[in-house]
Amino acid sequence: MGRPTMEDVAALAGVSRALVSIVYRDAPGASDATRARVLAAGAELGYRPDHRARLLGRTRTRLLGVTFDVQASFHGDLVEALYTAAESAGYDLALSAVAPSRSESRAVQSLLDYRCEALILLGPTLKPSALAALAESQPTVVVARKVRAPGVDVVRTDDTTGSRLAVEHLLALGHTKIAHIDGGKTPGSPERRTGYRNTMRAARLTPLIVPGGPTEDEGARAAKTFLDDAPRATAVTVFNDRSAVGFLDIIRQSRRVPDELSVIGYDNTTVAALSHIDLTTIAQDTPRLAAHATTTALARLAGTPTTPDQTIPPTLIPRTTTGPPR
Amino acid sequence: MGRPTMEDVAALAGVSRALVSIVYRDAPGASDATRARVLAAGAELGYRPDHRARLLGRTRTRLLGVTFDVQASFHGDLVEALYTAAESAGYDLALSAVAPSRSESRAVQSLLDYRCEALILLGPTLKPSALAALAESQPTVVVARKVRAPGVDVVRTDDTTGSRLAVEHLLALGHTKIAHIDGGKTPGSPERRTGYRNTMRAARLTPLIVPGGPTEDEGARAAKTFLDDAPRATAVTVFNDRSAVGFLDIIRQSRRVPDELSVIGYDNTTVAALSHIDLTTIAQDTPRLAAHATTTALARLAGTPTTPDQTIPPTLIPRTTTGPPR
DNA sequence: ATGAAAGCGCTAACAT
DNA sequence: ATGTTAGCGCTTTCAT
Repeated sequence: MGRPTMEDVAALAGVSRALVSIVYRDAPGASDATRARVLAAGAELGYRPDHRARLLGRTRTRLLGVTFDVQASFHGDLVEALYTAAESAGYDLALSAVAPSRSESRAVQSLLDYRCEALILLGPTLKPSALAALAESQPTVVVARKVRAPGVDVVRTDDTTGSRLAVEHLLALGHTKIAHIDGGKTPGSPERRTGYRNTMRAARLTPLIVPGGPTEDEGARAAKTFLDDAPRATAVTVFNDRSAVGFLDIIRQSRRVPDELSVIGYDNTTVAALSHIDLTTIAQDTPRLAAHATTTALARLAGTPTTPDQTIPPTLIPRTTTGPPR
Repeated sequence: MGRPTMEDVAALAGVSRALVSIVYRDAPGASDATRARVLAAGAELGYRPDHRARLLGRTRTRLLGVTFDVQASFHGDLVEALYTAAESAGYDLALSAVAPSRSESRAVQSLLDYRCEALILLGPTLKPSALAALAESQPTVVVARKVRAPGVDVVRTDDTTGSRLAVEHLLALGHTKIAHIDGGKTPGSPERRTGYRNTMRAARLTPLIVPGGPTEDEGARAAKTFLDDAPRATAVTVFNDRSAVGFLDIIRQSRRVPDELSVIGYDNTTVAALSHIDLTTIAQDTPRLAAHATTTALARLAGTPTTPDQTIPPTLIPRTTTGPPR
């Protein structure tokens, strides 16, 4: 009845429970013969250690708590990468979803109840003060959002470099009239705007910034402004993929892409990869973001000093919306 | 040091641990005065019960294990709805993500290690035999996939009805020449095709099925076939939203939507709601799917008989890609 | 290398 | 209504 316990395995293998524990944690202190015998007994019974008991018995839970937005596909990528990063550090992940009907603080609270050793928050919207409060009780690392809060570490993509890569790609193709569709006051927007502007100036070209925003609608609206303000531009860098998709939808009515106009997005979302969109874009390095987040959390736990604001370079994903100017 | 335990709260409130336990589970057996005093003491210390210990102490974990695809936004909706459904039944959720680098069986295994009472698998790809094996040790309910496996309950959307709703919507608008872009051998495709065909026949109209598939590309390709095979059709029901988006991308080059052609998708994905797409579509009822999944799992736990294949009616989401024929 | 025994922080059955 | 006591299934000293 019920699942076999450590006791059952010990009995079958003819050893004490302690030994079974040693074997299953592969800790030192058991002969190879015993190890084999215990494992065989365990396998025969279909034994699997009870994770709850394991957590309770240990001083350290070796659990990393992660909150994520269940709708953001970028968070999906990060979660996947975090599993890998955590595992190689001997940690397990506790997932807690954030959704319209499930607030971030609830999600965090439930992680705390599991006694996670550290918190990794993906794109949190909590106020800096709330984040700082969390950081007082355990290491707290914020991923993909630029915030300054005492004791909180942040790991994010270097958006200034991302914009630079976009512009340099267009320069290399031979473009000189390059406009930027702005992201308004969306997080990341100032950095991306700066990267664009600096790179243009370094190339002794005149920056031209068209107001915009993060949604498809705002991209579509920006397309109309663009046609008025920068009719002679041969290329644009757009704040993000969503906006770029809206922009493309309108712009294609009067321009062939990429023959007459090159367009480059940002984020490398799923929609950018769709074959009928096939948008050149800038990708965030999720494996590195995840690895750094994990490393930072563990460093804090170990009492090692950390870099409170780490920035990871993104990469360019060339697709078919960019090409040489005609 | 460390977080306060039940012992600390008991000491501060001047009662025994058992009373504190009673109060925090709000179980009967404590006077209102005591209850208030304990709660006050707990609040002062910032006490929160240790979830691990709670799990271990209880005979029943009151934990529902959920596997989901971290990339599927539909799964995101379901997870959110499951939180709600589980909570109102006094259960908590344990989430385990499935991703390219994290197999479904791994995800399930980790859930089992937490001693979840039941498993809720979202769109699993495990073989029926594997599912049946799981169902032997605990209630196992499959959501959003039609499978037959002994002991496994499935909860899914009634796709035949979904297609019927789509066709009826078009009939109500006055269309009579309605084609269907097929989904090939994708799960759900036969049901949707049947729903279309039956509804057409019931209206004494001739069904016309154009081969297709679940991706944007296949939708785009189907658009070309459609123009050849059904040039006089005034409306189409497309297998799913992704395919519909590809279809629209091509069809708009020669037809105005909805003036010359009405298009209706299926799934109500995020992309369908995008304002520049604004696709009329069929939505799955995630709250009900979640509620039924939970209810079914709990019924199995209670030993109550269950309906092994439950089907939930979808609803029509009218947007701007459908309108009366000219 | 192996075993005995004391927790981990709760829940739950029982006694008062 | 309140307190006592024995687990839950592990981990972790500490002996042997």
